[in-house]
Amino acid sequence: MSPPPVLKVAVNVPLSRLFDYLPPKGVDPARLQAGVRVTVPFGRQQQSAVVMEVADSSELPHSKLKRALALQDEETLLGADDLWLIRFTSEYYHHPVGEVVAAALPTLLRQARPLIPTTEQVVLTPAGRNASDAVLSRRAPKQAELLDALLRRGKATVSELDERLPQWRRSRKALLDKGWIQIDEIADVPPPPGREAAEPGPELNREQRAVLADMRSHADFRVTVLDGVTGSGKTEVYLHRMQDVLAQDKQVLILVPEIGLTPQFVRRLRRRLGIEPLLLHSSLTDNERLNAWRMARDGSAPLLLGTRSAIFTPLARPGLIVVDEEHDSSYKQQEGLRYSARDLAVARAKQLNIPVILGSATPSLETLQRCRQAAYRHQVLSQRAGNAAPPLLRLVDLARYPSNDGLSDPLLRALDKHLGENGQALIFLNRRGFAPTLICGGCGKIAECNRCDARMTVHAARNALHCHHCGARRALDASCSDCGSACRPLGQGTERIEGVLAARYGDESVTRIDSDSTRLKGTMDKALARATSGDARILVGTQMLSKGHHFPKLTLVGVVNADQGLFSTDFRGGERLAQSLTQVAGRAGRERRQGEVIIQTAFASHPFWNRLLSGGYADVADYSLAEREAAAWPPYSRLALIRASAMQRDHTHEFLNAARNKAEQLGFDQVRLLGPVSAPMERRAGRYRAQLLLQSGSRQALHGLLDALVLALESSKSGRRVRWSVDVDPVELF
DNA sequence: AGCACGCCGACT
DNA sequence: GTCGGCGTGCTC
Repeated sequence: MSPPPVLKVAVNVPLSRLFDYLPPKGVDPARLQAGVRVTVPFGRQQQSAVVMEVADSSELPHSKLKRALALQDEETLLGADDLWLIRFTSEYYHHPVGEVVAAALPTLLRQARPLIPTTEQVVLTPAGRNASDAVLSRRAPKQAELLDALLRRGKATVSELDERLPQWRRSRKALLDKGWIQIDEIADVPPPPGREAAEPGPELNREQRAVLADMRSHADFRVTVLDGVTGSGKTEVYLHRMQDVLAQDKQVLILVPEIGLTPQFVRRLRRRLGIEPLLLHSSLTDNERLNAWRMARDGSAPLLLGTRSAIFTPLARPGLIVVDEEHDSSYKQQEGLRYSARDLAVARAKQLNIPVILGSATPSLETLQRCRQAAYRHQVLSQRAGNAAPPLLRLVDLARYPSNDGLSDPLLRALDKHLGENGQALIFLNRRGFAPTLICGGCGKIAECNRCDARMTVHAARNALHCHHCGARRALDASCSDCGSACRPLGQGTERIEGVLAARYGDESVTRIDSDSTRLKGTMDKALARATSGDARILVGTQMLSKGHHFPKLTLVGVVNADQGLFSTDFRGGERLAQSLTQVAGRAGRERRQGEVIIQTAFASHPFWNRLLSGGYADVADYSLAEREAAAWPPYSRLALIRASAMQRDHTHEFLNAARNKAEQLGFDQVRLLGPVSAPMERRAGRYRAQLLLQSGSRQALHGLLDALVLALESSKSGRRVRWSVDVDPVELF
């Protein structure tokens, strides 16, 4: 007899290795496959775990192996390609495989629940059907009511009853005891999305047709970068490509930065493809999420639209992956498993041998560099639909035109003009709140957060100070706690700008859209409706406004202060600033009228402006790439960051120094070690933060070092006192 | 992570 | 006396 197989299992613990188990008792070995879930004894507890591999033998002595307790699934939850993606993610990001599995599964599947959600159904028995409710109606009217409710269809689910007869549970036991009803477990599964007639779209222009033809010529893996200015019709090209793939009965997975911001896109997909896109995002309920995941996995949903985490969704018949706004930083998860959904999309498409489209008006430098290396196919869409003219960009030098309450005369004059001509304006400012600083008029003391190395932001409507880094709040004090003089807000936030504009143009004209003003459910939709219809003549908002929306009447964009990004310590500062300005500028003038963009800056002679104004994003990107190459920053080198935080400052440095020593011992001389250094904002939410940067021209060397280093750190003593994590390809350097 | 074990300080 | 603080070890 052959020895029993060994199950190599991923458990949801922060340990990078797999654990070996013997098969559960009495289970047919044919049912033991990679991708099923098992319940295993783990330490003193029980855990639900996923079988990653079924092996002939273990490296551990047989006596050390425990037996799995139960097999949870009849069929594999995760196929070979899904397991490949999990393994790849775990290895590339040096993150415990069990935690990657957890990220890839919906909560309910993580909790050992069945793949098909069930609900209870109350069914009338033959005895119940014949029961005379004349007797009941006098003695037990509530029971009679329930019987009546059931009589029509003979059955009802608990949620239906909850809705119709909220008190029905009180009569449940009595009727069960009489044998008049019974309770069945039934599958609780919504119908898969149906198909309806698709509406035709506008005719493609020559440029779009050429790009589409090129994509169609290549059905296998290829990365196409759709680099097109706002309004150039990128989406139309996606839609045609999606139609092709759907017509071949394959599935399309679309990733977007934030789903809340894309109702227009969802409607367009539905209309143009004739299929309801299945949404995958964080605000679904557990059951909704499980159902969406299941329908993707079994192929009953052809069209999936999701945020970052949707990249892990299994697909029965994958045909195409689209990453919209690929430059957007929300594709990078910023805690825990710090993966980039865009990069994983490319890896997954390669593994599946299907095409992937990366779309953006402002592609990331990483992506542009891959185009230069001819690893990605670069397709530029340069014409705006209907030959609309690109917006006119203009700088206002704040050294020449001082601003009053944040708005310079030239910007105010432009506002007067555009509003006078019945246009709509967007005032963009990446700062929530009333003012970023509260300063004492006497001694100059600035209100700071107690738990962070940061200033508190003034929120006038709440008469409070907020810390935007840890969420701390306290009452706004009118006078200084040190000297008793009056305090005053310094600088501008969206709330203050809104007030200034309302005073000048009337309350009715101004609508603010930022995460404060749209916190309540439904307020965002309302504000967007006012913005889209043009009822809101002036929009004031943050980054939130620059993503994905189309405001047909918008003719003027004013950027209140663009200077924060100009002298950023982060090497990505310039790229980010150019992206966010180009994106917000793209909102202006998409129909017949030419848009105007006014950017206020105190550093008008900074060379960045000349590049952006004369050459646009492409020129800034070229220049930035040359800079990166000279400095050997990404994409011309690879980075990884070891971050640590602790309640005591010394602990982080001790840990990172130990990590550095260990790394030096390992002797990878192609990897540079920088630090440890304290994070730019060292204290945040009461914790001290520091980091060690690893840089290398060689991916192999960097990953070789990380493999060994992470293994050593997992069992190091100093690692117990700190929270630490590895960030491969970090986008935020602090 | 989550749990147990073990060794020292301030309490009913 | 013992309750509980967290340092350490371990999970197939």
